[in-house]
Amino acid sequence: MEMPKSFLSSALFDLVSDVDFTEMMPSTPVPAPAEPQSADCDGPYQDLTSIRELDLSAARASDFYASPASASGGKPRRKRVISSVQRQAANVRERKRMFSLNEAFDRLRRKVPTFAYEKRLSRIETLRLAIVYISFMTDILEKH
DNA sequence: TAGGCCATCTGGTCCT
DNA sequence: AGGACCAGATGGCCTA
Repeated sequence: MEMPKSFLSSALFDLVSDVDFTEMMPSTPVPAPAEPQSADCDGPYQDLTSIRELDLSAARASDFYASPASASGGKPRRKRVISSVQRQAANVRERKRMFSLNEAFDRLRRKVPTFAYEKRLSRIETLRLAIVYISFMTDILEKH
């Protein structure tokens, strides 16, 4: 996405005046986003394909049982107890979900204006800057 | 070393 | 029943 040069002039500074850039602009150049470190398992995202290999057939209905009652209401509520295989599968799904969430954050990062030397925006910074950016663009559209 | 950020795991709840 | 979503906990890495 190409940003109009004029936008990158003073208007940008007006735009983000309520954004604390002192937080967002370190004095040093930024290394590439750090590779996720290996966790005690297989490491981030590394295992996303392995969900296919998970032997989900090992999970059976007998892995579940009914709990006596829920804490609220007294109405008996099923407590789901899952097998380790199902837990593993749920973990993989959660990893995939977070991966797609982060992909969306990356796409959003590329859409909001930043300086080339600027450190990679965190997720919260990305959201806040996107809000400011959208507000700014909306203002422009409404005035013309 | 403290604080921020992030990945991952986990259990609870919602939804199909 | 089971997947999606969510929030809390935990631990590792990085920077000031």
